[in-house]
Parts: sequence; C-alpha cells; structure tokens
Amino acid sequence: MTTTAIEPPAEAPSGIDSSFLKTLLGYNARRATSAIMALFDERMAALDLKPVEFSILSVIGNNPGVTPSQLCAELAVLPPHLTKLLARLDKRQLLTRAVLAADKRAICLRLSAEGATLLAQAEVTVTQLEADAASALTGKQLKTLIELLQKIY
Amino acid sequence: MTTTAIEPPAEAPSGIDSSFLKTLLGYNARRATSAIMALFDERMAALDLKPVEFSILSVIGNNPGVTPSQLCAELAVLPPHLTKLLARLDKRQLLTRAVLAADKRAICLRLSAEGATLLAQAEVTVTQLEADAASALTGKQLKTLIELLQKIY
DNA sequence: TATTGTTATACTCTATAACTATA
DNA sequence: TATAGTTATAGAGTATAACAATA
Repeated sequence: MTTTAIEPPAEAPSGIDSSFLKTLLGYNARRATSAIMALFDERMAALDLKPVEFSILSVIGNNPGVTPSQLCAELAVLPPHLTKLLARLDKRQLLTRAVLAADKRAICLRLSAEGATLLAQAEVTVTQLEADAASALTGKQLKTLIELLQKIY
Repeated sequence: MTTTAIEPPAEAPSGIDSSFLKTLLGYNARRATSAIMALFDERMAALDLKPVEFSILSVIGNNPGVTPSQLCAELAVLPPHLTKLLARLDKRQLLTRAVLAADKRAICLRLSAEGATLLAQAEVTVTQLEADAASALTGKQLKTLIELLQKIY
C-alpha cells in the first residue's frame, strides 16, 4: 500500500456529502434495486429462488412451451447464462424440456407440477415482499414509479 | 440434458406475456438499472471508470480526507471490496492515502491532481449519459422518479 | 475488547468465443 | 450459411472469515 505522511495532520470530515450522486438517476436506481434485491434474497431463501430464477419460472408458467431463445430476449439474459439457470431448475425438477417437433433445434419449456406449485408459493412471497419494499410509498406513487422505470428500459 | 419427446407435438407461443413481472417494482427496477449501467459502461469506457469507481471519486472529491470506513457506510460497499477498488484507483495515481494523525488506524483519502481532472471529465460524461438514459422522461418526471427511488433505499 | 483496514477465499453474475446439431 | 442451444473460460461483483495494527 502507498500511504504517505502529510503535514498538516490529516483530518476526516464528520458528515459525508454525497449530494451530487443523489442527483443521478443511475446512482439512485442502483441503490434502490440493490435494497429490493437484498430483501428478495432474504424472503425467497426458504424457496431457494433467485430473482432471475423467479422471472424464468413466471414467464414459463404464463407461456407454456416458450423456448430458451424467447426467454433470453424477453428477460435480457444471455444464452450461456440461461443454459446454466435452466439446468439448475431442471435438476430440481421444476420444469420439463421437450424438443419442438417443427424445429428440432428448439426446446419447449413447461413447468412441472412441482414447478407450478413452487411458482404459486413464490408469487405469494413476492407480493408480500414488494409491499414491504415499497412501504414508504403510497399506492399511487408505486404505480407512478413502475411506469417511469418502464420508460427507462 | 434431460429432454423428453412428448405428444402432441410441442409448440412455442408466438408472443411472450410477462405482464405479471411488469407489475413488480423489483423486476422493473432491475431492468431499468441494468439499462442505465450498460450505457454508463459504454460511455465511461474511454475514462476507464466503473459506476462504483465514479461514486468513490465523487465522494472523495467532495469530502477531502474521507476515510475508507466512511466510504463503505455512505456507498454501501463492503470493506474488502473497497480495499480492492481503492488499490486500483491508487495504482492509477488518482488519489492519495495518508494515515490520520489522530487515529493511526484510519486513512485519509484525497484526489490527486490527475484524479480531480478525471473526475471533472467524468462528471461531464455522466451528465450527458444521464440525460440520454432519461430521454423518454420530462424533467419533472425525472425529478419524481429520483425522489421515489430514494424512498425505497 | 473493539475498530480500521487488509488478505484470503469462494460463489455468483456476466460476457465472449468456440462448438454441435439442426435448418 | 444461419440459427438454437451448449460448453468452456475468464472477469467482475459480492460475501464471509481470519488477520494485523491500533485504540
């Protein structure tokens, strides 16, 4: 480490000013997301589901027969990452994979009975978690926040 | 891989429905943050600064003499991570580290002249990038979005 | 004993390139 | 030649535990 002795003696500020960062959308979005994801991990630990795994199960549940490439496009996940995620969910027997008759390269994804049950439980947990994460907001503010976030991506 | 042949032939849906996910604050926050961070990485590549590195330089610049533990608390970064980040910035000679006279365990961080120059350039880049990331929003909407995000964390 | 900062380590996330099999 | 999915690999982000120096 390169530390140097200086004169006059160094002194640390007592209150930290991060007002510039607080004016940035990126900084605030990152901090808020990080807080919500931490709550997600905590609450969803019992079901052993990460945010992206929940998203995958949700999309498959609402779109039986969806293919990995469709999932990648919809969730902005890269193919190599999705392959690993699907392998884990498959290993837990939460989904089934069947080759598409019309195009043997593609795979049709469906939830197993266990997968559908777990998704239903996860949705209950997510709903509660979301309410807690947004407890400082009114219902109208939450609606506004979500609409504005969607305009960004 | 465990793929099974099924009857009747599998079929992939043409349009994907992710309406449930779109109702979730966490999902939308993550997608929006991801989009902004991608733009940040792209625009800040020329200055070789990652989001957290920019945050660190910004806080040090506005709080000369700040200590690593203060940075950790303010930016929600864990000490081992900050140590590595500071080592990289130090190696690039963007900051100076001096032991605090009143408490020899603590370190006073300051920007070097090069660090101050780089921060000034980065602030210009960030300002433009932020405007582009939020181009779908009015000024009032952006202000509202930031205020609501701050209520979350 | 408690705190500051560091080191070591490990696990996850993300990204790229190269490969296969099918089309 | 292009596409769907996989494998291999590497880099970055994040977490915990253990440590040294200082208080």
